[in-house]
Formats: sequence, C-alpha cells, structure tokens
Amino acid sequence: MTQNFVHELTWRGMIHDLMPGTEAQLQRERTAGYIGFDPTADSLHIGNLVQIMTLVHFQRCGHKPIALVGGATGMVGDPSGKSAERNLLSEEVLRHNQGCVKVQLERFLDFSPGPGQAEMVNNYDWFKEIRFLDFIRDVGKHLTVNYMMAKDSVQNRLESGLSFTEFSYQLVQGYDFYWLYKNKGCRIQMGGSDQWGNIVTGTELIRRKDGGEAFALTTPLIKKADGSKFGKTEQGNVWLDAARTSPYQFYQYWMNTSDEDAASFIRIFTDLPKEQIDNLIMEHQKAPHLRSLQQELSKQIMIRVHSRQDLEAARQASQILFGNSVTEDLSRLDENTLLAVMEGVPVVHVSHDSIVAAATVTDLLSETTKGSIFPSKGEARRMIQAGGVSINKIKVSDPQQKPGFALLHDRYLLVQKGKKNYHLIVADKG
RNA sequence: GGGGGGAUACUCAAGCGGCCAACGAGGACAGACUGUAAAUCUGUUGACUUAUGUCUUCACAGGUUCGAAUCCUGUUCCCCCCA
Repeated sequence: MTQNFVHELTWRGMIHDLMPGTEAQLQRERTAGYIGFDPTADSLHIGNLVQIMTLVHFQRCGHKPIALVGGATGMVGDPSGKSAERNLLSEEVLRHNQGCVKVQLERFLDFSPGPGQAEMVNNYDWFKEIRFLDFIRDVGKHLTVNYMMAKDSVQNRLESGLSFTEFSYQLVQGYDFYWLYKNKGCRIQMGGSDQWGNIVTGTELIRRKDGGEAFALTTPLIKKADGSKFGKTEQGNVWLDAARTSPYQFYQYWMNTSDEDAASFIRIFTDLPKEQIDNLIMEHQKAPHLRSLQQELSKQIMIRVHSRQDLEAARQASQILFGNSVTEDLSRLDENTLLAVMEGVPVVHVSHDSIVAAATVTDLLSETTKGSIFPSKGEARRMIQAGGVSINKIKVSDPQQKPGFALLHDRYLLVQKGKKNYHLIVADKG
C-alpha cells in the first residue's frame, strides 16, 4: 500500500480505538471500508467533517472508501448518545437529504473510475426488500439479546427506556456491514468513538454468519480546549451548505480557532503532510500573531468545502472588518464589492428618512433599526459608553451624538458592535 | 391517601414585611492587554430615562397591610418521607 493508513491517522491524532489485526489487513491489500452518515438534514455540518476526512485519508492511502447514507438506519434512529428517542423522518425527506449529502461528499472524495474509486451507497436499497420475518430469522438469530443488551448505548438508556425500534438499531447497522462485506468486499467500518458498539455488532455478525473477519476503527470525539462543543456557535451548527452557513461565517469559524485547538485541528481537517504541518506549527510558535495555523486551516477547508473565490471573498471581508482598515478603505470599495464583502453580515433595512429623523445614535441603533442591532436603548447606550460601538469604522463615544454619518454609497452604514459583530444598515429611499 | 419541603432574573442560588430591580457564583456581552488565541484585570447584564426619577418583574390568582419576593387563602407543578 502506498501509505500506512493507521500510521497516518495516528500522527494526526485521529485514532480512538481499533480492532486487532486492522493495520495488518490494511497493509496487506487494498481494502474497502465504510462510514455511515445520518441523513437527518439536507446538509452535513462540520461535526461530520472528522468522518469525511477519515474517508479522505483512507482513499489517499490507497483504499476504497464507501460512504453509506443511512436511508434505512435514518428511519430507525441510533440510540447512541441520545437521551430520548428522536423523531423519525419520512422516506421522502430522507431521500431529499441523501441527495444533498451526496453532492457535498463528492467535493471530498474521488468518485472517478479506478481501483480505489469512492462509492456511495444507501442502505435503504437493500433494506427495502427485506421482510421482517427474514430479518429476524437470518440476522437476529445470530446474536443474543444478552449480547445486544451489554452495549453502552443500550445500557445508558435502560433507566429512561428505549423502544424496540432503537434497540434493534445495532442489528440494522450490523447488517449493513454484513451486506457490504458480502456484496462489496468491505472489510472495515470506521466511525466516531460512540459507534464502537454498533460496529462491533457488525464484525460479530460477519464472523458468526459467515465465519469472515472484519475490522473496526474509531476516531475520538473532537472537543475544544475550553471544553465547549466543537462545531457549534450561538446560531447553532456550522453547516457545509452555503445557504445555511455563509462562506464568510464558515471562514470565521475556523479563523477563530484557538491556538491550542488549531494545532490539532489542522492535522485532522486537512490532508497536508506531516512535515508541512510541523513547519506551520513551528512557524506559528515563533510568530503567533501571524496566526499562520488558523490561516492555513481555514484556507484548506474553505477551498474544499466552498471554493477559492469564496475563500478570497471571505479573506477580503475579514481584512476589512478585522484589519486596520479605516473609513477611507471602506468608502473606496465600489458598491458591489462592498455588498460581496458584507455577504453573511446581518442586514437591516430602514428608510432613508428614518435615519435622518433619528435624534441620536442610540435611537438609530435601537428604535430605528427595530431592535435588530440593540434590543433596547439602554443596552445601546451602555455599549456606546463602554466604547464598544463603531460606525463605518469610527468609534462612537457619545450616546447623544446626532447620527450625521456619511452613508457609504449614499445607502449603507456599517455598524460594529464589539470586535466581531457587524451589522449593515441599508437606507432604502422613497 | 397522610406528613414535610420547594417554585426567585439566561442558569445555579441568597433574600423571609420597608434600606429589593433583588447578595453571590457561573454564563453572556463589552473594555484594557494582545494576535479576530488563551489567561488576566475592569465594567455591564428587566424596560424607559440626563437622573438620586418612573414603570414591569420573584410559579399563577386573589387577600391582609400605609407598604409584600417576603404574611394569609386558593390553584398548578416539582421533590422527599410514611402508607
């Protein structure tokens, strides 16, 4: 094999657990391996990125990645890590979601014909034909309830209760593995550490039903150094879909990675070689203020998930919003560029007259803008007094100041609340 | 069914007749320092207001009182103990 996959993941800090013999199998021959994705939404989010990258590395090391979109398992619901049974989705919604997810995965994996060609499968395709009696006879027979009960995912739910549907989940997923083993020669299943139990059910099923040997590898749960959840912001998940999370916001999420996290994230979320990453980390240690790690991290991911153009736009926007730019830089931008730069910044439309009519900045930022920037005058005033508000890059210091600001292109005001929060006021005429 | 305890702002948690828009902690936001990091320090954190001013809040509905988050009555929900 071109590269040792297990070594590759090890130095990247992406291995939580693996079954004995996994490495030997992967070194021996080109191996097909799969990871399942939940089609619970019509877009993947960056919480799925670890698994996607696992497949990317898998393929780069010469193996054949299979991405399973869980149309069938999505209909059942995995109890792992869930405190309550989740709502089941209709087949129609699941189909739609699968289609969207597929498009996103195509940006990461190489689906072009070849020996290590990536493949996408949908377990609904084989499950829809299976009848209940066949399933409990051919699959259920091989595993005892005692075995299934021993899983953590089940144990954790015994107190609060779990439905038979959820309980059967591991069998359904286990059968996926078996089916892929039989029909696609798939020998290894990967996933997050919470999937270990489900994966092992699969290898067990393969062993008992067929006497075959299959393997498991799990990745650790990604946590941020400050203990907060990875991939979440105030606004919720960070999605890959530009319609859900704008490329600018997406870029900012990665740019805001703390130093501590950046060193581990760049190993996990990019496919840069070890040497280059080591250099980057050294460079970053020498000159941390350049934020080279965060720069490279966001660059790599932006290009993969969005595009070079989006990266450039996000960089330009960030440069203006966070760089040392001043009013002159802002007013130099032509209208289209300005709007492009502001892509992803919350916009509030008000009439041109009401801006003129506002008695003070405080009124402008609260009442006139209908509370979208500050919900109350008091809050606006406090923030201004604390020095946290700038308009068109000029700090506002007096809450009573008249809002005689020059509108950019006679239409726009860029309001900055603190260091990282921007709002664009658009003055509509007539 | 009997007995006891509880419900306070984003969360936890004081307060038990006026000095309470309500101690404290956490969180959040902002400022300083920096590097759009982390740590630290400072400030803000019901609304309106220039304000020592006004208004709306302490589960819900009534009541006592000059005055209630605090006392009384009823309602709802939670916890504990005994059956």
